[in-house]
Amino acid sequence: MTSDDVIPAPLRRLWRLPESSRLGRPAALDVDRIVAAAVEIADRDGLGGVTLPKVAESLGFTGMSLYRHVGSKDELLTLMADHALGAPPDLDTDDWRDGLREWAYAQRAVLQRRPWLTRVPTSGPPSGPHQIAWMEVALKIMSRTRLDWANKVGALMLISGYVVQSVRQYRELAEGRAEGQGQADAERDYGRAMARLVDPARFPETARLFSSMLFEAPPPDTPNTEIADADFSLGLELILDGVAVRIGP
Amino acid sequence: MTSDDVIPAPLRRLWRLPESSRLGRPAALDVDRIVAAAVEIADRDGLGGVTLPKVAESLGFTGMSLYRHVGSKDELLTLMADHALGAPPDLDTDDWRDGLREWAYAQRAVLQRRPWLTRVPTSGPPSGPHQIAWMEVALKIMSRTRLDWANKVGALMLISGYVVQSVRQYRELAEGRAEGQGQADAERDYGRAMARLVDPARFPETARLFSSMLFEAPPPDTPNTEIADADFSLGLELILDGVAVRIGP
DNA sequence: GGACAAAGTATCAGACATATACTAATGCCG
DNA sequence: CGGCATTAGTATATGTCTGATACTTTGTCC
Repeated sequence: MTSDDVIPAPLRRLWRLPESSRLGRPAALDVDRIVAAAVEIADRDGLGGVTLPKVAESLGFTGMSLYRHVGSKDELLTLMADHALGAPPDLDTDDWRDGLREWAYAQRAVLQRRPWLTRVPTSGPPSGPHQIAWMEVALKIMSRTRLDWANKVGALMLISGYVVQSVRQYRELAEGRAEGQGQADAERDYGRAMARLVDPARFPETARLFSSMLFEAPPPDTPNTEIADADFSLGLELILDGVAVRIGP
Repeated sequence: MTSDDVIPAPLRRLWRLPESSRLGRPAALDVDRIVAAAVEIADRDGLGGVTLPKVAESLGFTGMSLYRHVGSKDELLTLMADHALGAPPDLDTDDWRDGLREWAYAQRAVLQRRPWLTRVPTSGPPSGPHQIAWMEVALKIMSRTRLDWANKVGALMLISGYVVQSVRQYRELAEGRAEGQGQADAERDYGRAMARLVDPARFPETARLFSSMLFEAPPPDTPNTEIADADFSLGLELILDGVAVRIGP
């Protein structure tokens, strides 16, 4: 008789709280199967391929059937995001910096495997069980520091946002020049086009940036992933430096 | 006879490169008017209110007419984003830290005025004239530092991403409990619901976080904007600390 | 003045989210 | 053992959207 009643329906579904009644026709469908099917489609066809008719069809039902289990398409996306995120790794490190770094890399690995996750329109702060589980890991990593809650949450959201942004950016560049031989070439094409548009008189610094991108290309035998890793690491360590300043000795 | 030809059409439109030919029927419509009308609608009704038919109607044309000037709806969104961002402020500071801080706050002000900007699906790295102009300002601010390009761009993207994320988060929380007396209350509602769901046995740290959110509420006479400003400043200064480490003395 | 080329329009197809009203299946109570 | 309340899934329909295609209009240039 805990007052679960006050918990809104979308949250109840997100946390898979059991639906009380056992009356009426039993359900052949449930939230889990719907979400799993939707995620499978997203993995295959991207987020754009996920529509209620297609998800239902892949399960052998009509489009409307989903509305018995999922309030709306937006809610389905939220459910998918939490499901696809999955459980966090167990990170038991004494060193907060190593811990947060591993946490970030783990999150990055998930997003790289499911790029569509970076495009799910986030609605509100973390609220799904997996999101909370990841949050818990990060908070535990920081638990020995003297940071207050605001700083912990701030750091955590900052890292998380950075990971999403950087994975998305990388994917977009890579997809931009579709099949164009990976990211390095796409970056060159981008630089070339921009170098034509950016007038050095109006945008001196930016113009120098773009020409440096064209001329100071990395050695051609460097694998794309190494470039991306280096860029990612750069920003991440910058954030961690910032956290370190806050934590002190 | 510069080879503008190689610049793809979407970029030509984004930079308003003049269309060469003067043959045929003269255009009553142009990219600028379309984009301005679309932005006006977005300002009024949000991003969801922007559809090609509605934009065209507001100009007294049929929906299909827009396709003569804008390749697709996605492209229109890109055009809108750059237009709505507007020109950056002139920030002439010797101190890079003050400069970047002002830059971030200026960007935040723009996004707060047009929250839909935080939800435009970004496609690719900055490429519009206004985006480049903002970039130029940030690069100029950092020009006296000894940072290399990768670090400058990294810092700049990091700050920019942080601003977007934090404005969006704030707006979502505020809208979440619609008309519910602003952000502070919404945050309380969120905390209350989560406190019920987060099992202290499985998520000890997170549970403590949520209960602290409920009990350590800020003094009730604190204006919402002050809380938001404090949160924003926290993350921003953290990033700037990280940049400072990179720059050195 | 007439051919031409581009602008704007009309019509159309294919999807999609979602409301409403309907049919079907099941457990419970009598 | 039967029927009813209750819930699951379905059928149908509406309004909307993006974008394709083909047509009409309106200027310019020879």
